[in-house]
Amino acid sequence: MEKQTVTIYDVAREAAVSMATVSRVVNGNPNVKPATRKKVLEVIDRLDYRPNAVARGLASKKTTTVGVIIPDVTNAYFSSLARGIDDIAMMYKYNIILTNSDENGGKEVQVLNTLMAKQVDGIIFMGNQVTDELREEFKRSKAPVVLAGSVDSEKTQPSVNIDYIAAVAEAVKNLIDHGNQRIAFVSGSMDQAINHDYRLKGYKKALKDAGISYDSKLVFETDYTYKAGQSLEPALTAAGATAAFVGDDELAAGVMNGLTDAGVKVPDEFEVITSNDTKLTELVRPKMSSITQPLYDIGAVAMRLLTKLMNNETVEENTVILPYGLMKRSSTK
Amino acid sequence: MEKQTVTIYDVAREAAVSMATVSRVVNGNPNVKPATRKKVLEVIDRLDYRPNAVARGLASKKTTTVGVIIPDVTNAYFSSLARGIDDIAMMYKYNIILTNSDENGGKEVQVLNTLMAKQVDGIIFMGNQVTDELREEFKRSKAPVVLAGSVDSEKTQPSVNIDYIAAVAEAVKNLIDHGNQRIAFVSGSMDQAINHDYRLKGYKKALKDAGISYDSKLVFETDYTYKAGQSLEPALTAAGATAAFVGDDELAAGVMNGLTDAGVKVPDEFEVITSNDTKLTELVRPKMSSITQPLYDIGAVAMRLLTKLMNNETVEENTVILPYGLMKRSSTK
DNA sequence: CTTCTATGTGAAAGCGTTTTCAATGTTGCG
DNA sequence: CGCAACATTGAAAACGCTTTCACATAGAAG
Repeated sequence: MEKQTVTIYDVAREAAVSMATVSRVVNGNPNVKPATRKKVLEVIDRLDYRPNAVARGLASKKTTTVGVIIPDVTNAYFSSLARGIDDIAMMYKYNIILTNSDENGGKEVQVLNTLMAKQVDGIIFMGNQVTDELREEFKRSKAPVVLAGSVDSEKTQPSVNIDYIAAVAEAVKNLIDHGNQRIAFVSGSMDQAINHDYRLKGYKKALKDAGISYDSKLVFETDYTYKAGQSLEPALTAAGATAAFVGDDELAAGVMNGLTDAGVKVPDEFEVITSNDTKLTELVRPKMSSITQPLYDIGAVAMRLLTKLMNNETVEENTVILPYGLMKRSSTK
Repeated sequence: MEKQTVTIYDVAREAAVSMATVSRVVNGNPNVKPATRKKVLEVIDRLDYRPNAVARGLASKKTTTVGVIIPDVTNAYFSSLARGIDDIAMMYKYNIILTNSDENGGKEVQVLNTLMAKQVDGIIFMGNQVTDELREEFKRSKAPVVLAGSVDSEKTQPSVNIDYIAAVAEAVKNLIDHGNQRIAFVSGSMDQAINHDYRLKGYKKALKDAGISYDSKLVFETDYTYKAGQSLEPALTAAGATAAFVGDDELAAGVMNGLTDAGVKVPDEFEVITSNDTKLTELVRPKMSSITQPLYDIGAVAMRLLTKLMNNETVEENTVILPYGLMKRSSTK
C-alpha cells in the first residue's frame, strides 16, 4: 500500500493543459492566462500536488540547498554562526545540509565531495584550518565556497571574519594596561592558521608595542575543551603568568574555573580574557571579559554573500571584515 | 567557461561498455566480470567521474538524506542530540538537512513540507509539542518520522526518550528528602506536552508520595532562556520556595545565578536541580545537580531507529526509553 | 553434441521536472 | 479586412542515473 504520488503529469491531464503550463504556474511564470492559471491552481489544490524537488533539481541544475561544514554543532561559537546561516538561508529559500567535520582534514575532504555529489548550489565552510588538499577541492568546485568565521592564510576564498589580529592585540593591550607583564597565550593547535597567523601575531604585536619581550614559555597550546583549560592551572602559575588571553570560551571557562578551584582569585590575582563572546561568558562566575564578535551576523553575512555568489551577482568585496569589540566583564580588573 | 561535468555516459563510451555496466560497478553490483570492473574503474579514475546524486535520487527514489527539525541549534540540549544524529547518519551514509523551527508550529509544518518535497528518506523531529496539524503531516508522509528527545501525548510516532515522569519524580523526591517542603516547578510553556503531561506529572507524583499538597503558586511558566531564569528570583522567594526543579539547563543557570546575585546561597538556602545535564551544568558555580540523560545517545538511537524504518526492517519496539540518572553536584545538599 | 543453467552485458524505458522552440490564438491598427 | 506583433500554449527533448528484460556466451551435465 505504497502512498501514491501525484506528478505534474497528473495535474496537466486533470486540468486539460500541458505539463509546460503547469510548470509555468508552479514557477510563477507570468506568461499564463489568468483563467488558465486559476484552473491549474484549483487542480493542484484538489490533487494536493507537490513538486518533486529532486526532479526539479535534475532538470534545472539548481537544488536550492547549500552545504555547511562545521567543526562541531555542539560548540557554542560555531552553532551561533550556524544559526545565522540557517536563518538567512531560509529567508532566501535555501536549505542547509549540515555536517560535522571535527576539523579532521580527511573527513572534510570526504564531506566536501559528497556535498558536491549532491549538487549543492553553494558551500559554507567553518574550520580553523584550510589544508592544501581542501583548497584544491574548493577551486575545483563549481559551487561557490565561502568561509565563515574561518581564515585561510592564502586568502583565496571569499570569507567573513573579524580582524583577529587587531582584536587580540587590543585584548592583550588591555591586560598590559592593567599592569600585567607576564601574560599567557592559551589556544588550540598552532597548526591552525587562526592561531599562528592571526591570534599569536596580535598577541606579539601588543607585547612589542608595550616593550615586553616575547616568551614562548607563556604560550600554551592545547585542546578547545573545558577539561583542557581546567587542568592548565599548575602550568600557568608555574610560568609566572598573572593573566591570560584565551582563544575559546569553553576553554577559557575551564582555565578560569581551574584557577578558582586552586584558590587563585580571578580577577584580583589573575585576569582572563576570552575570544568569542558566546552565551557562556555570562553564565560563569565571574563573568568573563571577552572580545565581542557578531557571531550570528558572521554566519548571516556569509550566507548572504553566498547567495550573491550563487546568483552570479558581482560582489564588490570578497572578504568582509565585521567589527569586533571588547566587553569588560568581571574576569578582568 | 562553465566547468564541464563528466557523466556516466562519458565513462561508458571511454570504457567501451554500456551505462548499465558502469552503473553496476559504481554501485558495487557483483555481477560484473573482474576484468570489466577494473577497466571501468580506471576510466572513472582517469576522467574523475563523480556520480550525480540528484539524478541517482530521481532514478532510484532514494536520496540518502534525512531531514532534521530542531528548535534551535544554539541550544546545548538539542545540539547534543543533533550531534548524535549526524554521527550515526554519517555512519550509514546519510546526510542531514537541518532546519531550525523555533518551535513555531507554522514554521514546522512548512519546513516539513519542503523536506518532503526534497524527497528525504526519513525525518527526525525535535520539539516539545506536536500539534494536530503536524501529526497529520507525519501520517501523510511517506518518509518515516521519529521523534528524538520529544514527546507526543498521542504516542503515535516512533520516538526515543527517557522516562520523564519517573526522572522528575526522582529529582523532586531528592529535594523533598533534603527537607524542602515548598519546591518550585520552573519550566517553559505549559502548552507543551513535555511540561504538562510529563514533567508536571512527575512533580505532582513526588509531592503526593510525600504527602505534600500541590500549590499552583509554585509553578513558574516561563521561557527557556537564561534571562528569564535570572529574573525569577523575587517571585521565587516571594512564593516561599526553598528549592526548585527546573526544566532546562540554561534556564536553571539563570535561576541559580539570579538567586546568587540576590544574595541567596545555593545550595544552603536554596537548592536547584535541573534536567538536561548539558556541559553547562559543570561550567557554572556551584555546579548544578541534574537529571542525567544520554543526550548524544538519544540522537544516535533515534537515527539508528530511523535507518531501520527507512529500510523497512521490522523493529521490535517503536518507542524506546533510554535510562536516566541523577547527578548530584553542588547546587543541592 | 545437445540442452540447460549461470553469468555478463546492453538497450531502453523510466524517474518528474524544466526549457526550448514552434505553433496557435488574439489584438491592434491602418 | 488583412497583417504584424504579441500573448498563450503544447510537444518533446533534455537532465544523469537506475533498473528491467532480453540476449549472449560459456561451461556443466547428460
